[in-house]
Amino acid sequence: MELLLAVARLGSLGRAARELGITQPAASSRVRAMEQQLGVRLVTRSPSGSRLTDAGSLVTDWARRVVEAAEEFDAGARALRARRDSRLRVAASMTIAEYLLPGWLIALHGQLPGTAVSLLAGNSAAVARRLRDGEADLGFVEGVDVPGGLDAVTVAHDRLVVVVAPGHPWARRRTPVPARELAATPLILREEGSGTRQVVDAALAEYGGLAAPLLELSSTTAVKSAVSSGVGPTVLSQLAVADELAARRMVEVPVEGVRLARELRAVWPQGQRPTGPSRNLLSLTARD
Amino acid sequence: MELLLAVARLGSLGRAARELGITQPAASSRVRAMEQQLGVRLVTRSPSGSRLTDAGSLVTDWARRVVEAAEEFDAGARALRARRDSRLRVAASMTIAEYLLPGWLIALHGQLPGTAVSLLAGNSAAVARRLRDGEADLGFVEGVDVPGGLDAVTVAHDRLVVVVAPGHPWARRRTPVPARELAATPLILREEGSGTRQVVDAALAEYGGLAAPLLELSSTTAVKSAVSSGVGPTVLSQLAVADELAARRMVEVPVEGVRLARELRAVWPQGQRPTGPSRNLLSLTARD
DNA sequence: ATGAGGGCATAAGCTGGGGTTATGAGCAGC
DNA sequence: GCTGCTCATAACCCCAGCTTATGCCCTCAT
Repeated sequence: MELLLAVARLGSLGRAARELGITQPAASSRVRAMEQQLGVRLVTRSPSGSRLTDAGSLVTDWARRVVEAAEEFDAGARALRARRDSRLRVAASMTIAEYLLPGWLIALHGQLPGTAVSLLAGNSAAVARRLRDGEADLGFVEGVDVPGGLDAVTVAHDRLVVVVAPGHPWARRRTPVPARELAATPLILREEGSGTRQVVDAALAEYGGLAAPLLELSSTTAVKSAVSSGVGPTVLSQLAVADELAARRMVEVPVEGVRLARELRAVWPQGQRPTGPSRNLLSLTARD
Repeated sequence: MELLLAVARLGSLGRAARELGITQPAASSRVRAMEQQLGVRLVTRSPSGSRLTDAGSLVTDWARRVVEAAEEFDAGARALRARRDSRLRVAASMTIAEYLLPGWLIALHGQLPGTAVSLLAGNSAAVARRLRDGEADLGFVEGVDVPGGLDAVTVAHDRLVVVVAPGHPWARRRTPVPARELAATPLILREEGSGTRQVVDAALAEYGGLAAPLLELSSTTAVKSAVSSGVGPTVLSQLAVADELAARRMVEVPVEGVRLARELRAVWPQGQRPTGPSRNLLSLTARD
């Protein structure tokens, strides 16, 4: 797939091969193999180079999504690996580590290639402790308030959104669901202790908190698939459902009378303004 | 990665191995190899099964995104391959083929496993011709009007959105950009002939149409990367920038006084209501 | 308490996918 | 017409990753 992207970008099998560190015949045979599997010509070869066919650009676009996901995986993996002797030690809470950090690491690598970054993932308290103990240089936390002893800057606003399957009655609502009704409705939820669930519960406190859950599941994935199959509504981070919303596999339900938001913040020990690589990473993220 | 997901789901290396059609030692060694590369334990083994560690679930979450992208790739690829002798022949325009169809095909496969689906991608005119010639059973087109001789149902509304890099002045605007100002601003655009560009140009016709482009590029990817690096604003399908918006790598700019929307429609020859697999696919998509 | 069964690890051996080098043919442009 | 780029084909080679076979450990039911 990377090869396909490289061919699209460079306009020649040989050049693409060189970029990937393989030889031209290897590239040629890979592309041929893929064409054979698909039964479709992907590139038009000519003595002056190769261009994608229509089918080829469609396949390449699909491939691009895979490659991008793989690059994020890789960036994250590298950071997990580089435990010791890394120049930048980052501690991050789960949502950020999962959805945002890989992208930031890729961007950072663009600015400072060769900088070893290490990642520790944990909850906000753990992140704060690491920073205070000098075990991390920069932290990222999600939540309503900043842990004590740390300076912070907001890098993003994470909205929690109420989502349902497209067939669910709420999907057709034009008027927002009142907070009271949301509080009274049994939802599909993560198990007690999940950060998202706590935020929702707190936000709905004045309406009596969350109703008894319709279903309690142990992973975000499980929640999503239950929602998709129409079991009921849930509340999830906008980051977790962006894809589903874009493709209308799920529908966002507007809610009234409650702020389901939480700040995503970069944090560091009080007074110690980030310098060096921390500063670079921060400048990639701080945007508001 | 699939193995990791299977382990997470099934709670045992052996069971996961069986699901993937490999033997238990193979699974064991794969996981071990990955752990070695990352320098982190991913699963805690016990005589009663295996569970993911914290790092393991983080890695698994990253992996899930890769696997999902790969599954969409695969679904699309299979449809390209199954040219002849397929029970359902779909013709779709590019945006739909690229972003939505793979997901639909996966869902359809869930309902009707073993149904061979073939895909022809082209512009709206080509889709219409295929349907009229009986070369396709169901079509999907994007655009403002329905090609003649076809019945249609809207399956989604594709908003075109104005996006800029987070550092761009427009990213901080609180007030919408007036249509007149948008029309007067040089944008980064695809080359003449792109569907998106035509829609924008038409929508801004009453304000004199688009200004001379700031930059003309040949692929959506190229446009996106130019925007990200702050060159200027562009207009793209919401589907193309959902990820970037969610991660705030780009920012949507509200616009006033112009409807930048187009319908995504399923179409079929007039009077011939879809039946069989077409009907299944349609019911997966028709949602408004 | 004791066997049966499921879980995982280790070891040895084989296979083929995917690479390499070497070479040739076609076309563009100085 | 030569030079330099393109891509294709052929012959060879290697090792990553599988399988089979085995053993140990723990749990649970008899």
